[in-house]
Amino acid sequence: MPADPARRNDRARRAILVAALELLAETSYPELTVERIAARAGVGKQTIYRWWRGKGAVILDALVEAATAGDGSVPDTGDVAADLRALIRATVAEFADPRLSATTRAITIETLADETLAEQVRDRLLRPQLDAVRSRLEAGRRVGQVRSDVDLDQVVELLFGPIYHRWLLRTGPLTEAYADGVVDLALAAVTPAAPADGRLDGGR
Amino acid sequence: MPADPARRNDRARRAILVAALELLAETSYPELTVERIAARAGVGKQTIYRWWRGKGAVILDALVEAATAGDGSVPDTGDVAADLRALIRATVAEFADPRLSATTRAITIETLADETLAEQVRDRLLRPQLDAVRSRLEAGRRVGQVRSDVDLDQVVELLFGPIYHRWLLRTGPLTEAYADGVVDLALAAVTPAAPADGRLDGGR
DNA sequence: CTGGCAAGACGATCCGTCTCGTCTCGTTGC
DNA sequence: GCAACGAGACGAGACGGATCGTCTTGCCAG
Repeated sequence: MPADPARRNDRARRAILVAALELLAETSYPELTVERIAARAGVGKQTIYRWWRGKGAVILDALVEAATAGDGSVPDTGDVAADLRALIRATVAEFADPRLSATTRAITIETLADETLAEQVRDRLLRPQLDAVRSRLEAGRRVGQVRSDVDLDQVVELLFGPIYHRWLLRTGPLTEAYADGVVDLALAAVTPAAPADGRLDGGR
Repeated sequence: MPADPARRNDRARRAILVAALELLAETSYPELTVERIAARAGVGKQTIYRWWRGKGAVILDALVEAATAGDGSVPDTGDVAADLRALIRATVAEFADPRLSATTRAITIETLADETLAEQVRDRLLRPQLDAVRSRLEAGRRVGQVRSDVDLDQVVELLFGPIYHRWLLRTGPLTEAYADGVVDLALAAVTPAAPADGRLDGGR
């Protein structure tokens, strides 16, 4: 007896997603319950459980909906260094913003507790964003601004990893200067050996 | 009326920590409740609440106890590249191990939901480990194996960030080859320019 | 007239506090 | 020395409150 999506009330669906995001911004995460979402949305609890597995799935849908709104691709001015600097600055600013940070924190908690949800977060939310950065790096590689002997997925993680690390573990401030530092280090790792002959390190 | 630590029953304390770690390895995290810990440890719930703020604090203490057992310092063979390779391989192996990964996942969840606990995790669990790596990098800097114009804390994050990122978001496998890739990239970022004459890393 | 809807009752579970009666000790008076 | 005392931690579990996820009811739309 799976519910029939054709008969779904879109009004209720949107009200639920909006209510979830609102409550996420107003209250701490443990206080965000399915019952409160239902009450805020003016909806029966069953309407939530009929279409979602729990609050984690609701939040994921809300975030996906919000993320899909924008373009998603990384600007390309022809200068990888400048583009990455702008991108990472924006990313760090997002993590530093209490509002956005709260939603990220919430979905991360769910991710850690529910493997199935984690896969969906990865595929529907993260992959598109990370792939966009990867694409920008590929373009940079084609014009010789990025070494050709590195795994670009690892470079993407080299950029975002430290930021997640600092955000997650609160080991330091998330400032613009920090963002620039991350980019500088990453660029030092992937910029081709400019002088004379190539051949940097010993490789894998 | 804060409890008197002098009268504390160490037998109960250890039983609680052991029970917490055992349950953590056996069941999913939401199923790890204070009641179950108490039951498993053969202890009253109040004995837990008397000394800890909740299950998160219990897990933290258990992890700190386990971590404090070892030395904690990073070996120094004189070769930064080799030492980091061994260290990061071991770290990746830890994150790849389901048993250890489960405890890390649990404490991370608590960290995200409780700011106070997050600070304690950072100061009591993470800082010592990260500082040990930093110290090793400082030693490497003194012998010219690490650039002198980089923030070593950022270099530490450059090493661990990608690993956390991949573990947290499940974006790829945590293999030995991956560990080596992370080290290679980080080394490329922090190895001195080494102009003209030799002096590179080149592995052991 | 089928099926989603809002509303909310329901049993189960866990929370964190509280209340028992027991036990471990350090203190005290002899 | 050495019992009696008493403060406080202990095991056990009752308790009210909150949330979970399911189930029931009646309404409404297609």
